[in-house]
Amino acid sequence: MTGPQTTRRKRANGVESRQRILDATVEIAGERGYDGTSIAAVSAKCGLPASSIYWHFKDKDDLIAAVIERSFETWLRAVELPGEDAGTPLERVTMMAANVARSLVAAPDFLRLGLMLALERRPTEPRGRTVFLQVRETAHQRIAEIVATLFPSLAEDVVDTLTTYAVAGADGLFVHREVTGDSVDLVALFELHARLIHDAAARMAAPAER
Amino acid sequence: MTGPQTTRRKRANGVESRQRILDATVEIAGERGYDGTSIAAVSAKCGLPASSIYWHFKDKDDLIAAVIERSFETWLRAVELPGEDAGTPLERVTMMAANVARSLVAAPDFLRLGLMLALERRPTEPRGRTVFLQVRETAHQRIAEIVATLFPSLAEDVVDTLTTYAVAGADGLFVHREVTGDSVDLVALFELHARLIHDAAARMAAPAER
Amino acid sequence: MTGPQTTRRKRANGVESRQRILDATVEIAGERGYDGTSIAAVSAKCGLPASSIYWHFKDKDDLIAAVIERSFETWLRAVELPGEDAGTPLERVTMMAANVARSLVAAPDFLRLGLMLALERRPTEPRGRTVFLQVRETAHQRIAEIVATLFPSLAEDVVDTLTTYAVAGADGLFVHREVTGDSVDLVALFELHARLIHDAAARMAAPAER
Amino acid sequence: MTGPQTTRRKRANGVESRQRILDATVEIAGERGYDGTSIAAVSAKCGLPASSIYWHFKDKDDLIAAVIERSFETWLRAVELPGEDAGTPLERVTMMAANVARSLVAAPDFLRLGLMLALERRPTEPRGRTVFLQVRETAHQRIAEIVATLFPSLAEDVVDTLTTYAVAGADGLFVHREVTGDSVDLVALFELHARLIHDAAARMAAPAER
DNA sequence: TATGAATGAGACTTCATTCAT
DNA sequence: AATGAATGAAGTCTCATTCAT
Repeated sequence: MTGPQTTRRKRANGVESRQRILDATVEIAGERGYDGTSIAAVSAKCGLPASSIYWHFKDKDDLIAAVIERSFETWLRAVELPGEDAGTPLERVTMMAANVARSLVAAPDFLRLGLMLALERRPTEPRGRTVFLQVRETAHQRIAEIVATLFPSLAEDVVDTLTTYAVAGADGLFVHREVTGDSVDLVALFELHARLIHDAAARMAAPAER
Repeated sequence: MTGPQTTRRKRANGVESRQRILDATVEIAGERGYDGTSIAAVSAKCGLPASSIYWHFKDKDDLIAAVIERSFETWLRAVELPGEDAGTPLERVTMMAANVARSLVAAPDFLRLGLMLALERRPTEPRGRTVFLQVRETAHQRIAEIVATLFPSLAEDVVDTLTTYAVAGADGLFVHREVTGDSVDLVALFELHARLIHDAAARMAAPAER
Repeated sequence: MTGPQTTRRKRANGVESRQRILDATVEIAGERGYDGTSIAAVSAKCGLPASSIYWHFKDKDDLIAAVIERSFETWLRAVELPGEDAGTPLERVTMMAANVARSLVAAPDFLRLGLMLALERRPTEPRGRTVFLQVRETAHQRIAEIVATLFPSLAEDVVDTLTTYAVAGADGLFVHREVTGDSVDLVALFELHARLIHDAAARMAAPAER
Repeated sequence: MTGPQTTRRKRANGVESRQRILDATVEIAGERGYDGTSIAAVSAKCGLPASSIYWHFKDKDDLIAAVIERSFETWLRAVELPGEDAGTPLERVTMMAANVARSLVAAPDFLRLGLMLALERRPTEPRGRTVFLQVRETAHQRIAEIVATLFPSLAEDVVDTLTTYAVAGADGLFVHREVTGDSVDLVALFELHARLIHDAAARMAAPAER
């Protein structure tokens, strides 16, 4: 497919080549998923021959996993850590949600590809899927801690349920935006999401008020 | 065992063959997505040769679209329509949510495959994706009508936002269950989801109470 | 490919069905040759299912042969037999050539498909090819007789060479028109062809004139 | 026999592989035409797996086009350019015709395959067909120039008609030989062809002589 | 007189991967 | 650090043909 007619040259530069391959892969895999991502397509997009991809990555699975890892790091950098204690719980929760929403708009690859991998069930689970699920489990715990801090009187299983609900809602809203298009105001939806959860938590934390 | 009338026909039963093909496809496509579904795998699972599949369906795209359509109908039948006016808005909303949750547990193929298709972006959009998005748009409007009926004082755009939020949350919770496993109590999560939305709607509908 | 969705009915009418199949086949085979003519394509063009084609014709080979035979008869009818003794040899020869040219423009299928078959060399020779070559051999002899009649003093092998030359030239000019398009004036070219042959024959018949 | 240096390499010799593929293809396509040429057959004949063929050629169309191009070059080399000014126009024309005839006997692939492609009309025109027709158009103009040089008083459209007639006659005679077999003396027929055209041109060039 | 359904073989093409250089 | 060339397996789809009805 690449054929013998291609005659590109480049100074050997391992790091840059690796980046180019990952850039190409994230774009394709984010649109087509695991099976839809062919080495030939990556090769065509990054300009390096397929055999060079195998010099940098053991196999396709390794490549996809590397993409997941790198796009996670990219996304992490896009999440600005909020000022530690900025006012009321509602304000803090809303700000965090807006933060996450903005980061997902800026760096959607991680979640996009991750969700595609997560939904698939193949005989031998891709390493990228495992990585994604682990990262997301870590995130779950981090969020649960924050919730527990903000609402100390909540029982552990309630915190867990609310956290699950928070993450699932974020996923759903993200998918909605991916499917519907850029016109969706993800920040506003995430703020609404945060407010609803906050109110529920507040009510659950202080049942006496009723 | 099946008796002597089973005369090894093997010949000519179009309707049954079509069903067998669709059964096999829904199982594979629901796990592996569009690209991961190979005609050979479908053939192996349903027992008919690949060429017979092409007698019943124009091409792979047509097959996947047919699967989406049939699994949607299956799912629709699984959603029991609730008693028309059963008590308070909260009760009605909660019951509906539980209903949908139960239907998704019983017939998850439609949403599962649909979401996989929805997340993919391929050069030529599969017809199944289009069908899924259309069906879901219809559902969105149906839900919006219900919300508007239950909370007549809500502005139209608020109803729309809440509906979007409701659907997205449902998607996210469904994905959570698909990824995490059968141990997730989808009905409980959907009831929580319904309650949060209801409370938000109630508050927005009567801002004076503040 | 035709699929179960096709629901056409027709009063059973063997003769008409046969004609429709042949009509469709001549069109496709005349454009695509033996290998390029698929039963499915014929079926699509004539509206009858593939299995019906096999009711009328033993196999593909039989179908193509039937097409050759029928298109030959059609062509024969298109060649108006010229008035027996119309003037000088040049006039007669020119008129005959113009006749043939006109018939080839009106009914090109026979020669078109025939030449395609003739050029191909397949392990088991199609019956249609054999038929074509036989018909053309007969034509060769008929023409040779005419030449011998018009120029009685020519040696037999000279007559044969001239006849070969006449037929080959006709083939070449026909191909030229098929390739170049309808703008080519085949009649004029055939008349030129006839004149050149006539002059050559006349000179050979009377070498004394030199 | 070939000596011990033949170390069963089997590895990496792009140029030679390409030649082997083209050799195999020209043989098959020259006998069976476009549709009759299967990649599997080429693979079997050249010893390389089908996938290797696709490394050297984008697709079947590309392969056939390459065959046309190469066989044209081969044929061009087989046409010995005649001594510039060898005697009378008749002698020169006859010599050129004999030359071409000999080249067509020695390297018939170009015209053989080209004519097969030219006669076919498929929805998407093969590139090889385009190439063939272009080459042949160039040849037409080259021949027209020669005719115009030899008979300067001929009108341009007459030169064009005679050239068309010359080429078409050559095609027809070539086809005759291909169909009839090696016993046909193509050189003699081409010389006859040349003489007839020469005489016609001479007469047209000097109408006063009449 | 037809045809719906089926089928094994084979079409073109792409796949992930390897390996000598 | 890279790549040209190769390859077996698998991909989607079409082929000519059959057969029970």
